[in-house]
Parts: sequence; C-alpha cells; structure tokens
Amino acid sequence: MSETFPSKAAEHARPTMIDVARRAGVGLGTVSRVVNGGHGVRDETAQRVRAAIDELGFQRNEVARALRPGKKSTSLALVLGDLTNPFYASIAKASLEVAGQSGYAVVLGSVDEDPEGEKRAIQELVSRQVAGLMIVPDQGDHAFLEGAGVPVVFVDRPATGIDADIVMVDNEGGGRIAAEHLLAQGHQRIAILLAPSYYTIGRRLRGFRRAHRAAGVDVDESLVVQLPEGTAEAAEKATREVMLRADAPTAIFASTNFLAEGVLRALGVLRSLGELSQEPAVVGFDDFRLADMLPTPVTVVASDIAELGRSAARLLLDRASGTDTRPPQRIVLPCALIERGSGERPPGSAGNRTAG
Amino acid sequence: MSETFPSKAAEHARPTMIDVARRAGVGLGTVSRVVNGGHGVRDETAQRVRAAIDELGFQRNEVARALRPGKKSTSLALVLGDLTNPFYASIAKASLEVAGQSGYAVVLGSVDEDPEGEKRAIQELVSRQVAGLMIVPDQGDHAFLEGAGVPVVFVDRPATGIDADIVMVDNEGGGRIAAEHLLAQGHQRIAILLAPSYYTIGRRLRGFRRAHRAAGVDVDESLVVQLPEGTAEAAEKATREVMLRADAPTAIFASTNFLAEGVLRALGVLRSLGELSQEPAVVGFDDFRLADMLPTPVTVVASDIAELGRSAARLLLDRASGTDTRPPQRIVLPCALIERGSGERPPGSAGNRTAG
DNA sequence: CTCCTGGACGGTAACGTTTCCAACGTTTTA
DNA sequence: TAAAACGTTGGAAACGTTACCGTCCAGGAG
Repeated sequence: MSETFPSKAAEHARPTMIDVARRAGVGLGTVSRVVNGGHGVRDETAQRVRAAIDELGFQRNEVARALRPGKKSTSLALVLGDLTNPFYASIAKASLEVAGQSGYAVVLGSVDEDPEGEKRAIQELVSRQVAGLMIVPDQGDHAFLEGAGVPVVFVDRPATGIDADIVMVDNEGGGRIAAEHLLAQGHQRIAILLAPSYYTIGRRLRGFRRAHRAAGVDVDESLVVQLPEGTAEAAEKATREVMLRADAPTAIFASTNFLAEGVLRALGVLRSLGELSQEPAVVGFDDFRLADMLPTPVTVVASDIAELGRSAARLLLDRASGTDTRPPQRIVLPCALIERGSGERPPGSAGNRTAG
Repeated sequence: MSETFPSKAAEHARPTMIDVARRAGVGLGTVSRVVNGGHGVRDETAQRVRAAIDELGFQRNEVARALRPGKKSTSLALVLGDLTNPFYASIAKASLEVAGQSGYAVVLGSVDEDPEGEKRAIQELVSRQVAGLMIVPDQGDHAFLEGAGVPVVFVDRPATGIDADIVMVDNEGGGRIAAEHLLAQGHQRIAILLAPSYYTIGRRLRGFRRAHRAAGVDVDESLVVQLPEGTAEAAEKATREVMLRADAPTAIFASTNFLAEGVLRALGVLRSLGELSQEPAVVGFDDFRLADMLPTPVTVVASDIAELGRSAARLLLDRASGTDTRPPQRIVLPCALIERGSGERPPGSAGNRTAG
C-alpha cells in the first residue's frame, strides 16, 4: 500500500484556481479570465488552462466568488407553504425550471406556519446572500424586508408593509365567475366556504358578492362560512352542518382545492346516509388532479399556476441582474371556469333523503 | 433634504462585523466570539456587542463564514424529479422540515430529465459548497460523486458506481404484497404495468413474480407490460390495449401512482363505452390523494414517504457533522396494503360489455 | 530606429468571516 | 513578594475568488 487512499486524497483535494495556475504555468488572474469566458487571453494560453482544469477536475468555488463585492450569489430563495399542496408544488417546480435555465439554484427556506417563523426563515435566506427572494407571504408585516437590499417578488398574494413586485391570479374575477356560473343555473342560495382570512380568500369572496349584486340576489350571510382552518377536514365538518340545515343551500363554492375535497367528502357521507335532501352544485377554486374522475366530476375555477411561478422567477431574475428597474409591477393572471358536471347541477336536483 | 434616503442608505449598508466592532468599541475577534455563542467573553462586553448588533441590524454573512476552511455551508442539496409528483413533493417537504430544524437550508437543483442534466445540476450544487447531497438518482453512473468530498445520501433508489447511504422503501415486499393480495382473491391472470426501468420498478416486478411462484401460478409474460413512459397517458393506452384482448387479465397492478391513474382512466372510458367484458381488480403502488373518493376506491400498496425524506435528511445531517462515521447504511421502510375496494374485486366481476 | 499604442499576462488587494496567537490584567500559588 | 496560571481581548492571517494596476512584448507609426 504505497499509494494513499484515493478517497482520503480526494477529500483533501478540491483544487483551487491557484493549483490550476501552477499546473498551467500561468498567473492566477489568467485562470480567472479563462473561467469567466476567456476574454483577453491568447487562444493557446486558454487551451493550456482548460487542459489543467480538466486534469485537476477543478470547479469554481461559488461561495468564494459570491464573496466579492457586487457579485451576488447565483441563487434565488423561495419561501412558501406546504409543498404537499399541489398549488405550492407547481409554483416551486415552475420557478425552479426558470431559475435553472439561467444557471440559478433555488434555496427553499424551512417554512413554519407562524409569521415569526417565516420572518426567521427569510432572514436566514438573506444572510445566505441570495440574489433575490420569492415569497408566498404569510399575514405578518413584511416591512423588515425593505432594507434588506435584495429584490423581492411576492407570489400569489401581496404583503403588507412593503411595496414590491407581485404576481398573482385574478382572485376576485375567479370568485365572480364561480358565482355567476351558479347564479346562471338558477341557484339563489349559494354557500361559500372560506379558508382562514388570507388576502386571496377575501378577494374571492368579494367577487362572489359582486356577482350576486349584479344578479340582484342577496347573499345569505349565514351561508358565508369562515372556517377555522384551511383543511379538508374543516370543510367537511362545515359542509355537513350547512347541508343538514332546514334551509340548506342549493350550491356550494369551495374557495380552495383542499376545501373542495372536504365538501365532496361530506356530501359523499351524507349521500350514503340518505341525509341529503337535495344534491347541491359544487364549484371549487384551483384545479386538482383526478377532479375529472370523481363520481361527479368537479367544476372548478382554475388558473395557470405554473405560469405564476415562471413569471415570478423571470421577474426576479430581471430585478436581480438589474435589467429591470421599473417601479414595482403587479402581474395578474386570469382565471377560467372548467365545467365538469358538479357545477352544472340545477337547484332542484333531487337528493335521496329518507324520512328523518 | 439633509438626510439621505433611508432606502438608499440601507442598500449600501449591510453592516459587517467590523462595523459592529467599531460601534461597540471592541475588537473584531470579540464580535465573532459573541456571535458564535459568546464563550470567553465578559458579560458586560457581550452586552455591548449585542447592543451594537441590534442597533446596526447586523446579520452574519453566511457566505463569508462558509469560506473558511473546514466550515461547510449550512445548506443541504436536494436533487429530485418532478415536484408536481406528490411522491417527490412529500420527500422535499419532509427533508426540508428536518433540515430546517437544524438550521440548514435546502437547495434544490434544477432537474432535467437526462442523466447528463442531472450530473450538471449536481456539480453546480457541489460548487456551491453544500454540506451534503440528497439525491433521487437517475439511471446514469454516479461514480463522479466519489471524489466530491461531500457526503451523499440516495433516496428511493441506489445509484451505480458509488457506495453511499441509501434510504428506500421495500419495493420487492410491496410488489409481493400486491400480487399476494390479488392471488388470494383467486386472480390468476394479473397484468403488471411497468414504468421505464428504474431500479424500484424492477424490484416491484420481482416481488410480483415471487408471489406468483409461491402461489404456484405462472406469470403470463404478455401481461408484463413495459411502458415507454411513466405517465398516466401511457398507462391509459396500455390498459386499453390489454383489456380489449380476448384473454384480458382479471386484475391489474399499476407499479406507480401515475400509472394507477391512467389505468382508472382507461377503465372509465371502456366502461362507459360498454367495452368492458369484466371489471378487473386494480392495485396501485404508492397512495394518492382522493384515491378513496373515486367511484371505486383504489386499493394501494403504500409506505411512509415523508419518513423517507426525514430519514434521509437526518442521516445526511449526521454525516455532514461527522457524528456518523459508520459504513454506508441501507435503510428500508416497509410497505403496507390499504384495502379500499378496487383490489378486492373477485375474478368473475361482471362487466357490461355489449355486443361488439 | 525610436516611440507609442495596445493586447496579454502576472501580482496583489479586497470581500467578511473564523481562528490562532500574543498581550494584557487579574488572581492564585509557592 | 514573585511567579505562574488563567480569563479576556485585540490583531492578523487565511479561505478562493475577482478586479484593478502595472509590466512586458510585439507591432505600427513617425
């Protein structure tokens, strides 16, 4: 065993530009020039340097590079909620793709639920010198970002305390479309299930109300149900309660994909128990996988979530590079109705309630 | 306007330890000591330093910190496929949580499909001096990671060319359980749909075969369907074809969540066309949202995917900190059958085929 | 032939932190 | 009382890169 362990040697290795320079018999600056595009270096010299790089397996240390003043790191930060929610997953995937195409990596902050945790996560990310932040903000004040010296793009909803770029969907329009659709079927008593008061939900409710006003139909405030949580379980419970009332609604608008799931679950249970005096129409907000394969395919108001992520990443990259110096932008993507069946049930749809 | 713009000032600001030291009237080393836990600093001095930190809004520059030899950055890299797949999303979420609890951020590499893109993404990540890599590997050779000097944990499947930690589910056991379950119902002709030859799929097939052998039933090789893609569409097409054969199977094992979706889609279409001479039993691999709400709830072989991500992150953190110096580990999580209905259909289930 | 211009290249400072070492003052021990 | 030991502090080197500045040489103009 005259040779050293390759693994050990490799661990100590990690050649630097200095090693490359020595190997190629050139100066440090020349290596740097070659690595960065090679302008102002003779072809022959550049070849020699590149050869040395290959032989040593040199890779530029991005950390050291980012340390230089002015040079921002080539990574973006993404702060969002539960990746298990396909909505967030789509945003992450899309922004990741766009960033990757420009050679940027994406750092995901650990995302707690409370605003305090979000703030901590963001500051963690800022201390890592990311070139920009994409944030799906929580409710807290985000003024602390003002002086961070890093471009910020908010996704899906604006944040309070700071004026920054924002990419979102037309929540109010979506809520309006959903309500208009149900009203057009002749529904007069439409329940709306609201997840905890995020900005988006408020907008969807506003659209819902506007559609009613335009149609000359009063909103029964007892059918505007504010849930304590944005989970399917909470929606299931609320749906059960509202549908068992004597004056049950003839339609339900679920303001979220998870809520729609809960509504369907509740209806399924009630149906099988014969407790459903009539089958309500259902419209959800945001499309979800298998929505078209359920016993009654689910009508939803949908938007291009991936485009949300792509737009945010593109905008942020332009801000980070200094290409884009316009005042804070506000990008709003449209919503469209996807009719699948559940939203087209007329008010009178017979249920199969047995004698109570 | 005697004052400078606060925003502008803030942009130029980003106070350093040197600023803090000057402000507190202490040396640079002292500030560093305070920031890192404050051992060996008099209480009164530490107070003064902390006051200066608060006044200036100082935040440690993690990039500069990671530059020091020995000090690895406090971020882990995660390389995986389509985040839109709930399987990957669960892994990402879980590992993110564990990493976050230890103060680590997670960097997601941009993930192309081809092995070459994966290699590029990994090297990008390595050049960012991450403390460790979690990889859901593609098929290519991963020997190039051997000398990277960074701990690696593979997730879901092993990689060739390198001996490293691996966290995975019991694919063979899962395949076996699925087949056993169907065989126990009396099924003798079971089709299995295979996504492109990943390691995991091969193992599931092996378990499938073993169960058959144990039961004394021959596998009809024409029912072992290798798909060109792992998409629902490919599975839908293959299911249509196999179910229209004269000797159609009485059961189908979909080796992936997306494939299960395709199977159900095809069956739905065939059913509505009256082309289904008999209703096959269906078992999927990996659970998916709404599986229990479909017209026939879907029986699946499932495992704790989140635990996959958590284990991987924990193991990697221990490796990165040097706490864990054992030889490469192999963690295998169990699979269990979730019976929901589709997998419990007996072989004779009448379809509703009309005269062709 | 000389001077000047300009391209190619080498050397060095600087980025912000950690770590080591030396220096200082105070207290304990001989 | 002197020496040693210890805890606290300041200063400087180093991490790997980029940017700037100066030097050198070749070639063109005068």
